Amino acid sequence: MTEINKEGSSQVSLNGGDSDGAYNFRKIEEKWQQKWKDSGIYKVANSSYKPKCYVLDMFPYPSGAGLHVGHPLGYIASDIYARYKRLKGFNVLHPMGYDSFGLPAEQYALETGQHPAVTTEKNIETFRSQLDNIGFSFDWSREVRTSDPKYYKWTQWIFLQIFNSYFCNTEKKALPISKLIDKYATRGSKYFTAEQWNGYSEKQQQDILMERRLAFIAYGEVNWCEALGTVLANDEVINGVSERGGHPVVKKKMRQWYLRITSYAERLLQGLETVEFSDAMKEMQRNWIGKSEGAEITFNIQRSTFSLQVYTTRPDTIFGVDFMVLAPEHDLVNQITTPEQKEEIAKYLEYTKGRSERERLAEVKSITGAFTGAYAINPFDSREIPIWISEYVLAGYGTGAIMAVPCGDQRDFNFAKHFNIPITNIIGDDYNGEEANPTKEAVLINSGFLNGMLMKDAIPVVLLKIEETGIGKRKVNYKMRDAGFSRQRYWGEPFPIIYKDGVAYAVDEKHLPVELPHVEIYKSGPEGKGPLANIHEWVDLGSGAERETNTMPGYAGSSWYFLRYMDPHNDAAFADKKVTDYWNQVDVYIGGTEHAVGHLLYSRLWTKILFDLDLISFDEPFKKLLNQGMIQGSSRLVFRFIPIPVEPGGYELIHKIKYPFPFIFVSINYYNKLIDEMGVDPREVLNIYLKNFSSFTISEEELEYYSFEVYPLRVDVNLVDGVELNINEFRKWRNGEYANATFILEDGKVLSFGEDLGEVKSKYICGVETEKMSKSKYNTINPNEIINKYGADTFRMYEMFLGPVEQSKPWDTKGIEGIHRFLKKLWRLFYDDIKGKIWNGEKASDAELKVLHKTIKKIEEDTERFSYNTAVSAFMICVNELTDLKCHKKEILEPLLILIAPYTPHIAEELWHHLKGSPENRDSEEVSILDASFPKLEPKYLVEAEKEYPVSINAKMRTTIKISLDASAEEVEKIVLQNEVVQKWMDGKPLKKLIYVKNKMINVLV
RNA sequence: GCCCAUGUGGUGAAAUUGGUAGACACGUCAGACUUAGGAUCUGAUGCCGCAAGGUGUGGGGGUUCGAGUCCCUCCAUGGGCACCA
Repeated sequence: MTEINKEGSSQVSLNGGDSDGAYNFRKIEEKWQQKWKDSGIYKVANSSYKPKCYVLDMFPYPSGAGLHVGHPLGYIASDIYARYKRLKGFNVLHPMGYDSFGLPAEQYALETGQHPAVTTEKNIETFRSQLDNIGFSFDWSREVRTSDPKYYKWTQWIFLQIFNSYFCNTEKKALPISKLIDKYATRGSKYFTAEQWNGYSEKQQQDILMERRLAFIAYGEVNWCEALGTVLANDEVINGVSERGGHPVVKKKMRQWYLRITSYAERLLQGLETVEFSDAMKEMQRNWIGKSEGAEITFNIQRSTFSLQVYTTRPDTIFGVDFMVLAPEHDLVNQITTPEQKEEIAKYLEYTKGRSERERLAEVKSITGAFTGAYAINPFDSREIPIWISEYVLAGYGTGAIMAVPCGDQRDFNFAKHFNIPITNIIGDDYNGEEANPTKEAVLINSGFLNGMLMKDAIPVVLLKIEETGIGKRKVNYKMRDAGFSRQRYWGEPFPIIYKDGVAYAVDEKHLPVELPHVEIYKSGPEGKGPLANIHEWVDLGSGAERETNTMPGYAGSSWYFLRYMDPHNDAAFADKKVTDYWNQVDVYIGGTEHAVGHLLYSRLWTKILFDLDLISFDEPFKKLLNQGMIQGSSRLVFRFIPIPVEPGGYELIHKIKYPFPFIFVSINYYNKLIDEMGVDPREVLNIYLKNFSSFTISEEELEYYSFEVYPLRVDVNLVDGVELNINEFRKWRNGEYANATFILEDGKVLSFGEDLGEVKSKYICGVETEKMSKSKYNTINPNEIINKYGADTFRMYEMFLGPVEQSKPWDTKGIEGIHRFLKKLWRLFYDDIKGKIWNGEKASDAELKVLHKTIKKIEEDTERFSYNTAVSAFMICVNELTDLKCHKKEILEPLLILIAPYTPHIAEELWHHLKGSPENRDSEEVSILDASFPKLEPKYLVEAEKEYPVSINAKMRTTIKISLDASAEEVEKIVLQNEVVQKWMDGKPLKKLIYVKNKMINVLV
């Protein structure tokens, strides 16, 4: 690693330390970051004669672990784009903030007693200082924090708009609930007349309205853990027990808030057509919404007035229905079960209840079910169909009942086989009796009026018949459920809701925000309520009025933050409509795929609702979405010999093994070589090395008790150079836990306690594993470390050079030297180590202009399509070529600096001012490079007169020939056929055909 | 099981429209300058081969004058969803 002096410039790159000629990145970066801050150059106005561009990052949750090198990948990408657009003459909004409500802070408070507000503030400070180091162009005057009362006042306000709206099924949009009330009062509804409505009590009316509100109350199941006294998120529950502590978790019904996102299913689906998201992202959202088209069919039940509705996507298989299956929770179960089957059904219900209480033990899924004794009648051929119940049918999807077609559906088939239900074959030879065949291509048999039809052709025929005869109707179904919108937690937005006589009422707008009260204790309230329920004086408002004690979930604040950035200090509205009209949609949104269905769907929903209520003028928030890949950590492993008892079950042998067993680490390749190539027993290997210990010897006899394993141990990546362990640092690690360790090196040499690597040429080589970057895996890299060594510009450019932004990749610092070298090389176009200033005002040659304009073209194209890794390579090519041309001309260098400024703003700004000011006065207040204009491409410099064509003979590349681009096809043919190499490979055979694609290639066929 | 994405040198990768595969870097090797080099510069570097040449983008097949790119099929890796009717 390069030694760096205190000023942060590379020690050797300069002549006499801090002379004029040095690329002193630390000094430059500090200077410009301060100047940019002082001048407020990143402040952006809400109006301009320039076109607008809104470039947004997904704001971070300020975790205690701070920023690691994975975070900035997306931020750098967006920063480059924002700076580029600014140079291109746009008024660019590029804000940043914090998603500062959330579970980890509350968890931390539970453990340490520190208030989330305090730890959050502290974490934000750390994040901010780390972000500042990288030199982003954020307009910090627009910072938002979701946990700030000034912010969540408007989260609550928007919630109330949602609460006070309903989805009009005719207009397919949200309307104020007052319109619905008017309608009920004047015209009534399907279910009641206006007179009836007006006669209802307040509570009756409110209950009816709750059925239509877009934010509504219902009773939903949560994961309740009695031992922890709290509600757990799904991912905190593993195999029916809590992740922490392993306590049992049961389902518990609780009053919950929901957002009626299902009403928007179709619009959320349609909206995907209008935005630029990746196909993968759109597909994920489509899967989540889960639209399917089919039919809802009514089956009458024999000897009963009840009927059964099923939903199917395959009405063509109606003649193959051999049984029906209801979800155990289905309403009809009790009503249709025959007396003889009552006991069996009751037993099965008992069983499923027990199952649902424990989070189902997923993997082994046995076939279970019970017969109700009742029969349904097939509406087409009047066959009697037994009705079963089984847990594989879910109450929440479709109608909670299915028609089972065993020859076409594997689950139905398994069920039929298991319970010996006869199977009807409706697809002839396409069914083999061994397994179901879900084809749509088979010809139907045993299917009444559908006989002889191809299944896929039969679908519209049977649908028509179903509708004609009134036994059912076409139906579009969505998998998506309404979104749970309340949490039994403390660190979130309180609901602006007050209950009177059990009816939920909105808090008056003028009392917003409902501030989160301070608490000292973060434990859950009684009966699984949130911690807020403990604060009686806050909850109880007297005369039967009580506050809602739930808080909003993490995604509440993040569902609309992009709007607040536009007008962050507005006290009168969440954002002024004139301002949201100006900034409009986010032009580019950059963030990780992990938010594919959560955050992105919810913010799309909120945007659509606000649009419907005429509060904003666009109904999709993000015009273009760019998913950055994950930066994985690269963990380093050392391998420790550990003793294990020789015989299985010989537990007492463990006591005969000497403890503490010394730390012996073996270099991985050497170990593998011993085992693989030489077939050595690891015990023998250890036996050899143990003899080197003076402090720890084992007799031959004792050794009998030992067997050995090599056990991997993660070591802090910062103690490893590439894969070579820094043994001295490692010995100091963790307060010297491994100070006495012995190392068996790559060549088999032993390095014992206290010995220095010194003259020994060998190394200790670590194993490598790529996994998630995480503190507990000792593989996090703090950007500050890289920036201290190489500077922010190098760091920024290196992250972009790693590969395509969208691609996940492991972090690796090898290669960063190349970027640093490049920046020094760029600097040397302006300053020579010995001669000092070498840039000049001479007139540029055509060759130099060609290099410049080639680069302009490439950078412009690549930046527009976010292909930053290739853009970086274009810069390298440009600097290499200018170096070869010995070009130090301002006419070339000045535009080049503008091109590179979005990528490496500090060095660009510094050199820009050198060019602009006189050498004696280089800090003069010239206009910043941030406000320069992007150089204009002059295609005339790129015009080529001739092209070196690749020439193939029989499709095999043999040579290249330079030919003028003006040459006619005949001339080309003549030139090619006269070429010696071509003649050699033609070998006297006659020309069959010559393929000539202008400006591409030539292929000679013989 | 279903859906999506990705497979290219020792490594990160490039090839934007079907047209010279491996740009640009890292690493490695050789050399220059130097008291020194972990600075800088020059050259080499897919694989096999002394060379001529052959071969090569996960495997197999196809379309085409021409395939990393298009089609079929199989395999591997990563991600998402999962008794979804």
